Amino acid sequence: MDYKTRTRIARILVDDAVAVDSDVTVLGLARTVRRSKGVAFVDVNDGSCFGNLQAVFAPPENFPVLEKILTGAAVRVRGKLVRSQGKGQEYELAADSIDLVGETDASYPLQKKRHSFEFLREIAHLRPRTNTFGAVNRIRSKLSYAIHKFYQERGFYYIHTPLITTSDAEGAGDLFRVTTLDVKNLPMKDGEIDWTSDFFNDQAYLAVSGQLEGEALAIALGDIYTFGPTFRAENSNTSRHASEFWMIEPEMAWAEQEDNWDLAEEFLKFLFTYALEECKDEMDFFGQWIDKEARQTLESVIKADFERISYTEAIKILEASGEKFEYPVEWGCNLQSEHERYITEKALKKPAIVYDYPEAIKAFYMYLNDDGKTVRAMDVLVPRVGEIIGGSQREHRLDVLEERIRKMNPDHMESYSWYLDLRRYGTRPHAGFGLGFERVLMYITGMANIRDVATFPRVPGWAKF
RNA sequence: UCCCCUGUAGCUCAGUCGGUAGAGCAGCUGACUGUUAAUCAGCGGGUCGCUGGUUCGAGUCCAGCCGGGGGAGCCA
Repeated sequence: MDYKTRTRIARILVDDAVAVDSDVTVLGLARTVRRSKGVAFVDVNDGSCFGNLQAVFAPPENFPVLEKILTGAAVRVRGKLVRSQGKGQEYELAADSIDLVGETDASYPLQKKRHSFEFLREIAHLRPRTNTFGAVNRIRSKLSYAIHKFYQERGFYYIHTPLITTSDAEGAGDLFRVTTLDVKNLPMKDGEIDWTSDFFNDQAYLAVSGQLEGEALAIALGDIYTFGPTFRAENSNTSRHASEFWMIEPEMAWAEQEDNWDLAEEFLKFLFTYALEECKDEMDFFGQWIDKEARQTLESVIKADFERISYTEAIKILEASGEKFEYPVEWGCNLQSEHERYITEKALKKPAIVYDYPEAIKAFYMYLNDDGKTVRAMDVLVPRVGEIIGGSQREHRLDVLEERIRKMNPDHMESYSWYLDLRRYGTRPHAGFGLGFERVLMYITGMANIRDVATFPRVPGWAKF
């Protein structure tokens, strides 16, 4: 059968690039089939866009295969593109022929009605065929492109950092172990597991961040970014956490924390603008079915100047708020979700960049301020999702960094020797941050659960498909 | 990991006071000249998450376990 002769439905419905009366062939899945005595309709979706193309069959008895076409069947339809005689669509296909390429049966789980997201998660291999998950996956693709576009246009290099690491103390959560040892028969030495006989002659893990390696490349290439998968073995059971997710980590050599703030703000605004302008159909869909305020939320962020406040100022706002928080507020404490939400949703009513956190609650690699009490960390908070970006200006002074490691991770001095080399040879101020891709997608689409913006989500207790 | 909610047909759900299982959709059969979650008539479809307990009798009450969801912590 010839599959090369084909018109993507997006060419017809989105680009409006196919002339009426053209002969077209579409390949796709039958979404619904409606038959009556004189006329039958098959809505075909080929995944190229949100919309279905309605194929019209008259009279149906000339197309006996229609009786075998159920929702979900793969079909090829050939016919003439015409203006629709019915209401509800501009074009339709006056069909000359239809081939049933891949049949389906009554057990096909997807029906012509709304399914719960919980049910669809159990059939993650079929859910991309639905309107919602088709839109999610298309917007995921388009925003991936937008990320590259943003950085490439600004002279950042896309670099790849390792997914396997032997460094277990990057300070960003629990790690998945990578091993080829027989777990039922572990090699022992002096009563301990002998890791030197493992594949890498050492204990190995899946990386929780590419930041440290990213710094090495930034110092060589100037400005870089990573965009790839990352892994956290935290037992986090929330709608915002996944065990495997994609992260964007830009790193700028020759940069201090103000540059970091500017980049973060510009980056988010670029992505939101891109979604609104380049993903119109998907955004209309999300606005109608998922989150009525999706578009408005993005527009307000694009227009807002992000409020830049120090941690100390944030604490003052919280203390003066009169709110009763479950976790009491005092200088030195971690900002809890409820605190972050109050700041961005109630006090400021716009995105906030909070910086200069107490050194005791942040990672060792962050630049120590002259006050000796705070580091140049930054969290970007947005209404509804909370923390969407975390980053910092890095500590580039060798002696200060050594002291910080000695104080916070004394057992790992040895494994950071290469990282200290970056300060030993040609050091300079540099800064960067991490943005969780799925969290951006949640924010843009209004989808409430990270399991529904990841294509095949991995969370504690679930790694199917 | 902690707190709360929840589990009934393929899907979405109802099931009152403890009295022996229901609807819509999907599927099948038929009707219908333009439908669009098509409509109309009919038919088939159940280990009520699992195990145990209370009771003459449990979908319903109790306990434990398992699954799912929401929130918290950790974070992106």
